[in-house]
Amino acid sequence: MPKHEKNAEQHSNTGKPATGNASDNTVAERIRANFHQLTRAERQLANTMLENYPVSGLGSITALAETSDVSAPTIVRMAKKLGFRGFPQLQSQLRHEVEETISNPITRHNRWSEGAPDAHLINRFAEAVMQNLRQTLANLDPGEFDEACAMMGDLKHAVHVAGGRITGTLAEYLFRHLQMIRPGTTLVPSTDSHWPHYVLDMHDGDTLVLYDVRRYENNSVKLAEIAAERGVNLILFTDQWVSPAARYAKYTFSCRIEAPSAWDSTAVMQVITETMIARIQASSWKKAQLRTRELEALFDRTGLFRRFK
Amino acid sequence: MPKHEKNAEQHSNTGKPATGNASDNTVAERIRANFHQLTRAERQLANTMLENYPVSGLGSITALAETSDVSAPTIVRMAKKLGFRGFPQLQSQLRHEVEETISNPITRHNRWSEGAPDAHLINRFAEAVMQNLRQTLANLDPGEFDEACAMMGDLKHAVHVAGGRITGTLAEYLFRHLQMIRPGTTLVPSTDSHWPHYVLDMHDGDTLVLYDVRRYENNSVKLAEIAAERGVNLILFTDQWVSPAARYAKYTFSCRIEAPSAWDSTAVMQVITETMIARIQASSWKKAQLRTRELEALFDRTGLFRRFK
DNA sequence: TGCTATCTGGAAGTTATATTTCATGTATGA
DNA sequence: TCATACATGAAATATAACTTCCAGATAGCA
Repeated sequence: MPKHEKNAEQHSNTGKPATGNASDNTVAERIRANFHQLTRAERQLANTMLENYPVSGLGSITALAETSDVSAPTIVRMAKKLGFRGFPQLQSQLRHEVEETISNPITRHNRWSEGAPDAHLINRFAEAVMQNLRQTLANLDPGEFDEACAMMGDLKHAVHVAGGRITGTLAEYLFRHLQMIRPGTTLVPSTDSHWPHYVLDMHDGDTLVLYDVRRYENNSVKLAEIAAERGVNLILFTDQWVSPAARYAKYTFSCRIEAPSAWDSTAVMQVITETMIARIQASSWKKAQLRTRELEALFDRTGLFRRFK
Repeated sequence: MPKHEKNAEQHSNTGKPATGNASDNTVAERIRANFHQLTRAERQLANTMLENYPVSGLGSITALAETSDVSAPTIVRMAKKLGFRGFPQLQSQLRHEVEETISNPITRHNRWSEGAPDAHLINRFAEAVMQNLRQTLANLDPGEFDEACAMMGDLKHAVHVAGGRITGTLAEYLFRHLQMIRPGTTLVPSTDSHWPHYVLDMHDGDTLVLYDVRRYENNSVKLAEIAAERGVNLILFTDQWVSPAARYAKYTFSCRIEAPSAWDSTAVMQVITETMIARIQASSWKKAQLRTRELEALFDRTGLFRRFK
């Protein structure tokens, strides 16, 4: 959370902070409103600041003095005339404006569920998840994403999927979908101690997709290490603090998992996983489609599903 | 670009900036590119900087140190790792970026993943999930939500969790958490044909949480029907087209699942599930905490986890 | 378990920034 | 022309920023 800097509100003792220049006005507005009361050097400064607004004011007072060809004291005086306590406070206002201008629309407040107050857990949780998603994607390298997808879609090598105690369900989620898209997919069980047996079937060039979030599990890190030794390419899904398994990973995707809860939220991890599934399916379309058809035929014959409507 | 020599990672604090001539890269890009080589405190700092980028980096090094909860020296060290001469130079780069961004309206366009074009699947998928979440929450009755949570948290009755072929992983996700919060929780397996056996242990007043999305599974609907006959209260998670099992449900939560994919996205369903977990945990705090403690003690004794950090 | 290499923040040291002071400069009107 | 009032920047000062150094903490390893 960005610390909230106090708005420049105080009566400067220069006597006359111009009329009604409310403290929440932008610097530019304040300059324009008070322009006629500025002196020659101050106007020169004002013009420079407005010319390359607001960046010119974000540097040091010295730098601004040089570019606008006035002295530093002039800058301080003008800042005070505009109602700020000093130059740093003016700068802080400028930064605030930059934030307003650039800030991602997703960070803006949203009321998700109309029926519930903002403070209701539903809305707070949704807010957190969206924040997580935004931050995760801001960190994600699309190139690595594409490459990892290609690796998972490569039919020449097997894909192994593994997770931990909680993330095991995510691993299974990926596995179930991959299984529908391509052959040569295995799920390494997380709950029992048989996983070393699965390592026997991991070969040079294979891919291991591993999910590991805090508290990072010893099993998972070991698995990553052993797999790496066997020449297996590791794709790691972890949290923002990054599992130690990352040192063995070819691609690491760190997802935000914080939520207003005693437990972490792996929702974002699931979104990324789903996106990958979509990508892999799309790029291996023909083969995948055939496989899906076959699969559905099998389902129909086993009577596992009944079609409704 | 991917790091290929991850296995050879070590003594990273050689003075050399990791990437060759990074001088024209944005700070965010440099952070992302070097993230793997950053230490714990540096990653914490990096996360803060990306969180409110670029404004958080425009203030003083002291302010940044405070908001990111690391020391000023750490900031200097990271700046150097990223290839800058010091913090002021990094800042100057940030200001330059602000100038570029603000003066060039095209870059102001809202993007999720900066590096990827809007049309990239990552961004389209994220957009869809957000849309799904919005619509789902707009239709969700907070009252029903609260009541359903209360039912799941009621220790006087057992809770059974079941899902289908794909949603089975979600069911397991809920189950694993519930299990940590309260006793009397069972997972009805979806993959085999033993589920009728589990019905034997469902009693009047119990709760059944069922996940069922299209194509609605025969098994699931049958399970709902039989459970209802035995006086079990059904909480149903389904999609916007609503599973036929809804006719037996006390509470139905329909979640949007559409995505730019050949497969559906159950991400929103997971978010709702996680929110419920948070709610239940919070309202049965004392007992849950005790249980969690006990559980962790057990984990420690089995040596399943090693603590990192 | 202890050993080693690395990480980290406190505190001192160094440099830059922001502000105040004050002498000089400039405009205006008598 | 002078007197006055304000404007301005050089220099001094105060303040804060930035960097370096170092000892304790920590993680990984044998």
